[in-house]
Amino acid sequence: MRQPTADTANWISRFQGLMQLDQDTREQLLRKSQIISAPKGAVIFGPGKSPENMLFLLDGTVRVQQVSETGREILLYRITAGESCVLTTACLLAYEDYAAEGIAETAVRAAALPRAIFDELVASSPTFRNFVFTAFSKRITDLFHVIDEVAFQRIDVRLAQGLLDLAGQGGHLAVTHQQLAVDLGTAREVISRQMQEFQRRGWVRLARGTVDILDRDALRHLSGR
Amino acid sequence: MRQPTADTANWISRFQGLMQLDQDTREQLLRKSQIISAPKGAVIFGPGKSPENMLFLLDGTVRVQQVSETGREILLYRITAGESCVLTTACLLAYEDYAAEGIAETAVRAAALPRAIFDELVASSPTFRNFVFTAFSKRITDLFHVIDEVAFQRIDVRLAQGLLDLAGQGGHLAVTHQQLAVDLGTAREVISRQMQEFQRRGWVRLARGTVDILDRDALRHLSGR
DNA sequence: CAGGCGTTGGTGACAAAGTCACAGACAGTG
DNA sequence: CACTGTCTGTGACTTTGTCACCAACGCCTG
Repeated sequence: MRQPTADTANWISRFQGLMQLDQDTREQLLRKSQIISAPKGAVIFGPGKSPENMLFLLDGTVRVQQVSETGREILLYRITAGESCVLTTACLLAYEDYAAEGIAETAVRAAALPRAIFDELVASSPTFRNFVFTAFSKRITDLFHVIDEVAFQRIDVRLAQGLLDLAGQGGHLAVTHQQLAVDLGTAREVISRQMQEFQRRGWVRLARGTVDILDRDALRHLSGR
Repeated sequence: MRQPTADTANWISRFQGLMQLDQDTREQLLRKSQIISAPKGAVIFGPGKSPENMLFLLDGTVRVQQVSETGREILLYRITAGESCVLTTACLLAYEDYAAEGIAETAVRAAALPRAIFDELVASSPTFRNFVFTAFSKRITDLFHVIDEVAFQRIDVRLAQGLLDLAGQGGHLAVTHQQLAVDLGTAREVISRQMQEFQRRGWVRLARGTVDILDRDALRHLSGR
């Protein structure tokens, strides 16, 4: 278990790209931002609920997903502790009506920076500017990656990747087939069948609402990385 | 036919978001940028060829597409005259190794602004900053849209949309099935079969390397917009 | 504890889309 | 004309998505 409340007063040090900020900008950032919390499942932003703040995530993860007209969903990317929410912030500068939403996947804490201050800092600090564009960059390459996978990758490969991503170090997952299906933007039945195939091969053990990974190497091999 | 060389000296006026720039910034922009041209088919940027400039497209269109590991391709978005190339510029600030490439779909002319000046203007001009973030915003919502379509939309619907997009005002297209397939990120055979179906219904007339649209309304109806 | 209910997962039949291998048709060129 | 490369058509097959169910499980409540 990690310490969720460690060193809130100096949260900036958790962000790689912000370490080199000059003293002035650091103070601005600390003084003008506010620490907020949200419980698991909270909607951080979504259609009709635009974020008035740029968020720097301190603890937990936020899933950013899209709901299509047909009601189906797909995971666009996750924001994890130590990352920020630039993309969404910038998005909402112009187009209020897009269909993505951010949901707290765990309980989360974040530093919230009002949009006006964000703008000021982008203007005044080259380091902050660089941080922002780098964060953009990462998200956008992530999106490119998603497009590539959805368009061209086989579902078994993507599922193996997804399982490994979610598992992290541990070998036990508490997810339903439906949740996995949304992550990959496919149908629940497809996941169920693939999981059965994985189980048949002895790679995982299935139970209601959980998955145990038995053969990580096999999954990694299939996933191609 | 439009005038490709109209009013180069004051190209800024072609960009909606730049109209409100103050005199100082306009002069910077005009003085520090350079008008460049490229023939049809030229690779504007790509793996191992990062753009050192931000481009403001004056004439022509650039297609930005991704090449997957498996060699298949998909269109991410098009840049048309009056739009800029921010996303790519910013992307390459950080991640040099992404697999997208920009190709001149027609002969193009653009104003090229060195990255350093870009950075200066973002810092000094609120209007320019707004322009940049708005352009980002548009691209990103475009990408969201692509993901949604690839993941959830039927191929016949997407093909109808693609044909209408490409056709613009005219009813005659000079494209091969292969090109259409790349646009949608699918296989050539799939396009061929769908096109035959469209022809069978009397919506299009096919010939080697060309498509004539006969029933725009039918396509629009299928495409759902 | 029994009964009811929502959630989760399993199944079969079928439709849509992608893959593979190959053939024919066309346009340009020597 | 013959040759060549490009473009399109086709059939067989696999993979993925869709639809309509059903069964098992956990939980709540009377």
